[in-house]
Amino acid sequence: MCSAKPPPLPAAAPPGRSGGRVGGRVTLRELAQQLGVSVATVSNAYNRPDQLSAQLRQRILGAAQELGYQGPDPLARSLRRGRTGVIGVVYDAPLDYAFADPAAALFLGRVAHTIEQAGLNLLLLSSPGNLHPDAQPVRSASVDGFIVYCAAEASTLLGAVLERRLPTVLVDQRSHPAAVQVGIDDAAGASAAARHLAELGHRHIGVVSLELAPERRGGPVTPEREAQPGYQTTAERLRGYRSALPEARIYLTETEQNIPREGEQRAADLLRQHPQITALLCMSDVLAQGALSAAQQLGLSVPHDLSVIGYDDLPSSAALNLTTVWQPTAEKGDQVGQAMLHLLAGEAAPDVQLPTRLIVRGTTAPPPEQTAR
Amino acid sequence: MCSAKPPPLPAAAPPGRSGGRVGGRVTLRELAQQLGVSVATVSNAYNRPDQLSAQLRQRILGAAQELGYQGPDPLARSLRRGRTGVIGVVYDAPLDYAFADPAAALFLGRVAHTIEQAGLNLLLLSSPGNLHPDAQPVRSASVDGFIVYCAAEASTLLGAVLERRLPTVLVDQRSHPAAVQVGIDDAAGASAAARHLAELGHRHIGVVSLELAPERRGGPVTPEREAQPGYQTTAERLRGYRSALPEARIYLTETEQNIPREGEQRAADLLRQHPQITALLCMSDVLAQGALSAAQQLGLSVPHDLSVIGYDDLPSSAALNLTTVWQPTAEKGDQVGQAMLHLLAGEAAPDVQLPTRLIVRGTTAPPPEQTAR
DNA sequence: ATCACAATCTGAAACGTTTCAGACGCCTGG
DNA sequence: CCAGGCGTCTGAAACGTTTCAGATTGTGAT
Repeated sequence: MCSAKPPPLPAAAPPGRSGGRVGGRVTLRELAQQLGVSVATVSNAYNRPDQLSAQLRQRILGAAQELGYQGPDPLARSLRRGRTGVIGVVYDAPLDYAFADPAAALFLGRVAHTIEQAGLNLLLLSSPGNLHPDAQPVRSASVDGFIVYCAAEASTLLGAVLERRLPTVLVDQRSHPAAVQVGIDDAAGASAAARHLAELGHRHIGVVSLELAPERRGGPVTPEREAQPGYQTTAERLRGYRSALPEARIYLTETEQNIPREGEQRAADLLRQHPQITALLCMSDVLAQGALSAAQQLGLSVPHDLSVIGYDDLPSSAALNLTTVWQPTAEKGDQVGQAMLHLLAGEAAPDVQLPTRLIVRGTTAPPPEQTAR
Repeated sequence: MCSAKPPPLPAAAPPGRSGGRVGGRVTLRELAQQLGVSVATVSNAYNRPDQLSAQLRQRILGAAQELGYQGPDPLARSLRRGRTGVIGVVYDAPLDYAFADPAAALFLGRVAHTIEQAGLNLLLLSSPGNLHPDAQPVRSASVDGFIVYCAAEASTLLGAVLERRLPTVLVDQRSHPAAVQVGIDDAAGASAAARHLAELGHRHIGVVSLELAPERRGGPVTPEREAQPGYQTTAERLRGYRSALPEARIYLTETEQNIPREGEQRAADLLRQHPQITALLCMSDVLAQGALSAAQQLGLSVPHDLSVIGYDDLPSSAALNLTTVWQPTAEKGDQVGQAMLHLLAGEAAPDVQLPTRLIVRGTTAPPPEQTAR
């Protein structure tokens, strides 16, 4: 079934079956003993080459090679030094979801890229709440700091993170005295989008919302649910929409996941139930993409019969000619990384609020007639 | 610029400014001393509740709360216990690239999901080779095992990983005696795709390849480059293509990154330079997507003037009606996770080779005329 | 009353480093 | 000839746990 085993790679130093013990790891102390030098000196050979003669250093490194010593144990080193070189990224949803969202992927990629420069790495701490209701992973993670990407306000996760009292950066969240906040002007972007529709003459507007609160519930939204504190991003965008549409009638539906299929389904339901809707405000481009499918499926031509606006301005949205709200996703990642580096250096870092901008493309137009259809 | 700071969240236990020292962390030993019990007992209160009376345990936990003791330090615990609960994922390219590839994202999401069940987390160890030529991150990562996702055969990274002698799973790579290999039948899938084209009557076929080797180089491929060992996946797919097309003329071009824009550009170049080409074999759906754009841009109708086949069968490809080679990306992630769990449990895990399957959709058809156009 | 046994708690040895405060020679400048 | 300084190297104290092998009780069975 498998391809035959090829000859071993040029690979890694020979299995050191010469001197080294079979199973046990060689320790720094043993190496020192073998050589008849102090452990401090061996440690210095690795960490402070200027503290010993080049000659002795070579001898030590040589013997290490010989005995199969891999270099100082990272864990022990971290314990002693008091830092791990790892930043925890906490994410509220299952990781497969995180990776599936292009905006999240882009953002995380940039964060990783930034902190990588400083020799740090990212530890993914997703916590599908049901699996670890006590936020165990957050409590027991060996990290130097946390980046909280997408946790609801009341989340156990958020509480557990703050309890650790480590350098913490909150992304797209309410700002908090014990952490740095980096976000975008969600409400302003949403307002701009909604205003654009209002100016075009739309009066019956559907809103395809992201999750309002952690308990999954799709479909029409009750006022109680809208009022309850949940995801900051969703709440702000919704606020932005509403504030710019004092005159319009708003039809609000909630999706359970930020994926095209959800957007399609919810948008279709909404449009079927309220045929008077002439425009859709979607809280993400991913949802908007689904909404476009829904329109097609219902035989509505965009933008003639139906206007659609997204949020995020994903790279792929330009090709779709989607009118949307741009946000500096990549820069947000950079800023988060920078903020973390500052915190780790002991410096203060200010909260950051990045701008958003409406990008008008081809999916918006005046409603079909002056009166609702 | 920022929204005003809202009142603090319901949040985390009060800053414990009562008893606890200001800056310093409270240690287990201190807590024990305060209570007049031994450190062993405090440790047991956290790790083995059955080893002490419920009453004393409550007293300890209460005092911990009081003094602001966060629970056993994860680092010290890991050192003592000999395991960290972290699996390193090593990726050959910058992370923003990793996240940007939908197939990679899906795969990683599933890996994460699987190992999460066992209380493990993923540490992202991307290593743009130029930044850490010595694979420092791999050498100094505190992990219990490695998953190598996308490293070239001769990669320093791969060598460094194997040197650590930790449980290791190689993905889409040549199998190696010191590690478990999980992959797909790349060549078979590629053959099937190529055979499909041959049977349709295509004789001049363009191949839009993924990277052949780590040194980025786009465009036409020299035989030397094709011969040099590089990425297993690319090599296998290419082998599959060639083996099924003994009669056809193959025009090979290489992309520098697995993104649509690259696919578009390279495909357009190829088609302009060799107008006799009637079909394109793309090594990923992402590239195929770009190729479709290129065709449109050149005024070629698909599949009438040009056939296009992808690889991966991304979720989005069905909507594009793209003929492609399906691979069990999600299952691959599961298998990798499982293999790792087995290795960590001390059990052996066999190499795994998953099947691929050609999915014929609407982007393939016979070439325009019997003779090349 | 005695013995074995469970329940509860403790002392001390790891785990594998880093780093601080010297110690020891040797050289240089005065 | 001495003070001071530099270049090398070392001893020992952390770092904050877990865990093994008991010690000390109380309890029920014999």
